[in-house]
Amino acid sequence: MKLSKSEEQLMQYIWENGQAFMNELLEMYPDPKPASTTVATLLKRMTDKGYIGYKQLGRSRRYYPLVKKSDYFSRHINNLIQKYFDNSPANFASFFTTETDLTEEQLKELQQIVEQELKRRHQ
Amino acid sequence: MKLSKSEEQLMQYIWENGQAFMNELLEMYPDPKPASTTVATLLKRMTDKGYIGYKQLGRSRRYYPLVKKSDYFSRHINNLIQKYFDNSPANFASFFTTETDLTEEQLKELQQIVEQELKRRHQ
DNA sequence: TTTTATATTCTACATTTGTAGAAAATGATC
DNA sequence: GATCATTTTCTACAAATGTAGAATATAAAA
Repeated sequence: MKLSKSEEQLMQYIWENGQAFMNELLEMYPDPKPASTTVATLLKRMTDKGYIGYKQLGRSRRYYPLVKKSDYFSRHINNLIQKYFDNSPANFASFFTTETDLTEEQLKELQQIVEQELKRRHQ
Repeated sequence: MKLSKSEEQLMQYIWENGQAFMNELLEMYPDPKPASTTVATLLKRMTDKGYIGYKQLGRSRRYYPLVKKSDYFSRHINNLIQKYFDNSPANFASFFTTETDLTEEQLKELQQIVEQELKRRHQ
């Protein structure tokens, strides 16, 4: 079962930290912060959905991700590519390169990355 | 206001065609097709949200997109980058390059694209 | 050990979404 | 003009979502 929008948002915070207590997570929200029970509800739902686990420590729980961000994202992006680019990563790349606001710096970086990857495959 | 999942799906069909009548859209669904009223509901909601318009022709309407796919997608992808890659397209690119199933062919294509874009910026 | 602070769960409720039947509208056909 | 076919709108409803108060549990502090 998928994470909802706001669960995903919270998940980000957990990924960022690797682990976190509820109150720490609450901290991370920009003002106006949600009610703590709201976060608690989300945490419970996310636990039920199997995206996070926790270790009970004293009176509270330290939550941690059960799903790697890269895995979650990977599913996500492949969906996206499928949906918007007729399942062609190349189409996507093309779009990506021209339509996002990459600086020249970043383009060069990307060039490096591609080269690297090509090299990697040849050894 | 954003399109929901199933509205987005329908939007794809409309983008693909440039324009379409309700019954044509219904056709495009794989079996089991939804009830025609379901599609009709979606079309109405999408119209209300301002994503599509229509031209009345005889007893029915020819719907067409009011939002370009590339624009819609652009917003989408920039969101994604922001959410998952700390607002760094380069991070994203890196991930993209290594984690999607690009063939060597496609990687080279991407290389071309980047090069092209760099060149373009220098003239 | 009583009180307090806070985390967790329960309950609640409005909104959005997916889905579609019932009803209405209206052009097409006989 | 009456009937038919089909589109569109209305109405409906269950499920998911965003949000949070009330109630409960329990560790920490006094």
